[in-house]
Amino acid sequence: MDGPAPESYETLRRSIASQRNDLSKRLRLIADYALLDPSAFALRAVAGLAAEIGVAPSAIIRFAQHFGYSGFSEMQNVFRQRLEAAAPSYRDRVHNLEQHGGADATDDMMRRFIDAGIASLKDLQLTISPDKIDEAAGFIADARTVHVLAQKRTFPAAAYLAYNLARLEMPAHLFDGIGGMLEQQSNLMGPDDVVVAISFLPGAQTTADVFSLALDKGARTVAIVDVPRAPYVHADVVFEVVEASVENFRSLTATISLALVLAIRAGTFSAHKSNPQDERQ
Amino acid sequence: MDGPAPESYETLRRSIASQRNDLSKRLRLIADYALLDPSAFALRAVAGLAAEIGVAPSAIIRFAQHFGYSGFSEMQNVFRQRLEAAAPSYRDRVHNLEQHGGADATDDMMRRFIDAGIASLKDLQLTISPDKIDEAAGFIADARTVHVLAQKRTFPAAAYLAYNLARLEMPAHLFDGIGGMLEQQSNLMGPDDVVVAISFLPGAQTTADVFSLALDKGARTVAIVDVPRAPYVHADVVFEVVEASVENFRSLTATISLALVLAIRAGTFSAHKSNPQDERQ
DNA sequence: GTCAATATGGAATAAACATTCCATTCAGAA
DNA sequence: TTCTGAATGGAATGTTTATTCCATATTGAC
Repeated sequence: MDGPAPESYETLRRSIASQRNDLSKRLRLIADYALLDPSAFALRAVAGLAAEIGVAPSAIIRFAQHFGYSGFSEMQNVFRQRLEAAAPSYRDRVHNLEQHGGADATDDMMRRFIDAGIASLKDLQLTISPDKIDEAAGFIADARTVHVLAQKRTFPAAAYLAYNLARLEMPAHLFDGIGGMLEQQSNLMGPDDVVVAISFLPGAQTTADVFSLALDKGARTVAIVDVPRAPYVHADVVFEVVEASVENFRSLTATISLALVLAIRAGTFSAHKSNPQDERQ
Repeated sequence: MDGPAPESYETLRRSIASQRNDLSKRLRLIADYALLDPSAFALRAVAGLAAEIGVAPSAIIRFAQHFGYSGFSEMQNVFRQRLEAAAPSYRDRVHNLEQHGGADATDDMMRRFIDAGIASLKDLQLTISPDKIDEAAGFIADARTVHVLAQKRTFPAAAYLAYNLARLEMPAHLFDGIGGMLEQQSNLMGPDDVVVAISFLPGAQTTADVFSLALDKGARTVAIVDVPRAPYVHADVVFEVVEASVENFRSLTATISLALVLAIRAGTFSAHKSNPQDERQ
């Protein structure tokens, strides 16, 4: 029973289920197993599956061909789709935006950047845990001073965080390193302070140096990174943010939004602290 | 740096993250990709991964061996574990997300900011005309110097624009007004320059003052505002951007995205100008 | 029970793939 | 600069894995 081979997992699954009763004995064994444990079909090899199910390897190829595929490998790709969907891969979520890179009309580019920004925001919602935000916001609310630390492409996000903290009357200090004052500025950090660092690859060395210093001095530390790496992995709270990129320009929307939420949550906690009779609403 | 090879995905990930900085150049490329897109490591073959990352196939084997595995295949099994673990719960996870919407305060707030950001981006796409972007980008590409001007809440967007212009090798100058140097900085503006101002209500007076000066000096002017008003309405190009706000905190996502598109378009025009025989690809 | 059509297992083959090895390049020390 | 050891790319090799093919077994019709 041929016809075009199903291209999506759901279609394939329906097809297997509906034909099951018409299959030969061996093929039916295989069908049942495919419905029962699709992950095995996605990840294991023909020989292994055959042994598990108790059929000959060739039976598995016949099974795939029965549903219109050229062989097992082709069918396996459909099973793998399902796994990729379950653990969404960066390539799927974000990289695709870079695919048709040739078009360079302005409106097309704008559309792609906007899509990239939206993808980043949605990903932020899926991957960032509110508990972590609360933890970091708690540190910030209790801090004597909040030092915000970033260079180059992430600097705008740091400026935004510092601005909003200041607006909420929290003692924020933006490390700008202007005039080679970085070392003096570093000396301001103490154990009652919180240091928030934002660093995306390829990170600036000075950001890493100052952050390491903060760790040594026993300050509370919060890191926002794209890829976890030393010294940021040693922070008290580490946020991993995936920003979509188009033609090697990375968006900042997710990072900016995270900074804003952090500031506001910290502001809330801080207000509760100074007015203890306030209740959460 | 050997030792026993990690047997769980989480252990492996931590191990890669912490050793990342000590790896050689190629191995570090691979490490970043593994952290960014673990699904690819679970499903793809050595040759395909190598091509994607831009390294030799043997480098991937070396990467696996560096972390204590006998070869790539053994490491790949660890990445596959993660997919198997993620697959069954996928349906539940999506369901849960849709179910208890207003779970706790932080979660709810994050959702609202993300929705606000997405709304701003969609609005940007609807309201900003590509022709205006091209016009502004043309000015920027032709300028001797680009002065970027903003204060307070819009300053991060200005920093972002200046950073990206500089990255594209365009002469960008960020007005920071540090040390009361604003007046001296203002004198840098001339008729061959472009001034880009970003101002949202309630605008800073200094931004308006410097912008007026730019108009007087005959510089090309570009304004990004939320509400059109003097002196910005007299700019050569005026963009009106609507940022959604939540509880009086305005998002910056649309402005940031607009800044990025402006920079890249200007970069494109500038590149075409300096290499006239270049064709668009 | 015999025959024909179909299903099946397993060996043989082909393809894809991982791994090793070595010549060359690169980066750092003297 | 020259030297030395590490890093790298790419071709050669070996292994795993998919697929084909055919001899044999099974099923169902008569």
